[in-house]
Amino acid sequence: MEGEKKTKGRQKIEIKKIENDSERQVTFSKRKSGVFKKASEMATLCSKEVGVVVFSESGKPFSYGNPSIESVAHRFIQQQQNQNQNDDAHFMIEAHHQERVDGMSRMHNELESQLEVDRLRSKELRERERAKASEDHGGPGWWNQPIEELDLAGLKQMYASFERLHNDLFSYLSNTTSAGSSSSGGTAGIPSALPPGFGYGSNDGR
Amino acid sequence: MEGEKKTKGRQKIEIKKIENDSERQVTFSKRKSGVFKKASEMATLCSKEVGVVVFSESGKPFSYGNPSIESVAHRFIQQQQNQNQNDDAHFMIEAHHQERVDGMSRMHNELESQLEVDRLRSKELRERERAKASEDHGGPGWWNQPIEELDLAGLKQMYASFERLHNDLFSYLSNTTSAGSSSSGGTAGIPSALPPGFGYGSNDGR
DNA sequence: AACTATTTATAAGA
DNA sequence: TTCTTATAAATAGTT
Repeated sequence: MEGEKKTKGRQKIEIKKIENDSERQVTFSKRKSGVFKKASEMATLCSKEVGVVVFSESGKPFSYGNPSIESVAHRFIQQQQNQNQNDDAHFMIEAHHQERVDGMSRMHNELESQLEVDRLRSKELRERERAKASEDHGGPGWWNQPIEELDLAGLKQMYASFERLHNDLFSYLSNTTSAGSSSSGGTAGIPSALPPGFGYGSNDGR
Repeated sequence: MEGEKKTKGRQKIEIKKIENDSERQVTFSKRKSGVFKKASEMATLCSKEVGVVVFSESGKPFSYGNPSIESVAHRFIQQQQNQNQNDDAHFMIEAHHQERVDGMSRMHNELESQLEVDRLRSKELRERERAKASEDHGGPGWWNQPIEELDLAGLKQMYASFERLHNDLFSYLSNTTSAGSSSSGGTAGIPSALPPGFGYGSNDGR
């Protein structure tokens, strides 16, 4: 008879963990494809960098990335670490928190004479607080490691920060007359799980 | 008449870059939400680690992560690094077209001893190092070089500079900082116009 | 892996 | 940006 329906069709499901192993496995596979496809379409439609990573039950990573998952991941990591780009100088100072005192260097002189040190100084107060937090952290990360113990990962992180700092200082010096607007991307969402003192905004995915 | 339809409803579109700016912006926003939602559902349904990062036109990062974008990103990065630990060591050198190497600064020595530079240095690289050791000294400072051409020598110079900066600023700040104060003013900041030759997009307005 | 019946996402328009 | 609506697309349950 015509009324006979071959299947129940798509059923509404509650969004909660699927307990049945095989069923969950199937759903994971299907939806992984779906997410990757959506990400892919978005990258094409909007020409944006997009990266998706999911870990399977066994811990195997699956990823989609445009232009590549690595590029997106690294860019993101770098941005994370440079979230406080404007305060990078302080960040280095405080976070690294060395006790040595040296003489004035060329860089310093440049900063002092051209960088409106006063403004720098005022921001310092805030930075100092953040830095204090990272003292207690103790986790990995070049910002709270003695130079002697920096590993490769830390070096890379450090490089990223330096690069950013370089950019900022250079442009600042060569453009002292500007209407500061900056304020880097205040990411819509990034729960803070990184080093204390590097708080970011918080999001939820929705 | 009843036949009048209020809208055309969803129309099929070709998956290719949307040229119209505002339209692309709207689609980006809508689809970003869609992808995040899908990712979120998948994480819930399958209890997996999921991370999504997209960069907006302005370079602003948006992310969704379960349990957090950082955990997913770092886990992924770590896997990537473990996957090819050897190449990992070459990061900076490779990334910047290892042209020259030079021996200077304390940092270099530390790098050399701490980072098993020996392993990094291939025979050819070692030769160049000696051949150009002197030349590097008088060459252009790292701050004048395009990032693409920064090599280990440049990195060492850079590190030395930053270390001095670090020390100087720390010293300076130690003498001029008290405590207290706070502020919530916008990140008045260092403008980020890119310095010549430093092709590293960080700015973008918003 | 394929197949539907449905649910869900979303292009257009307001 | 948010809502509405018609339709395209994704997918739960089945084979």
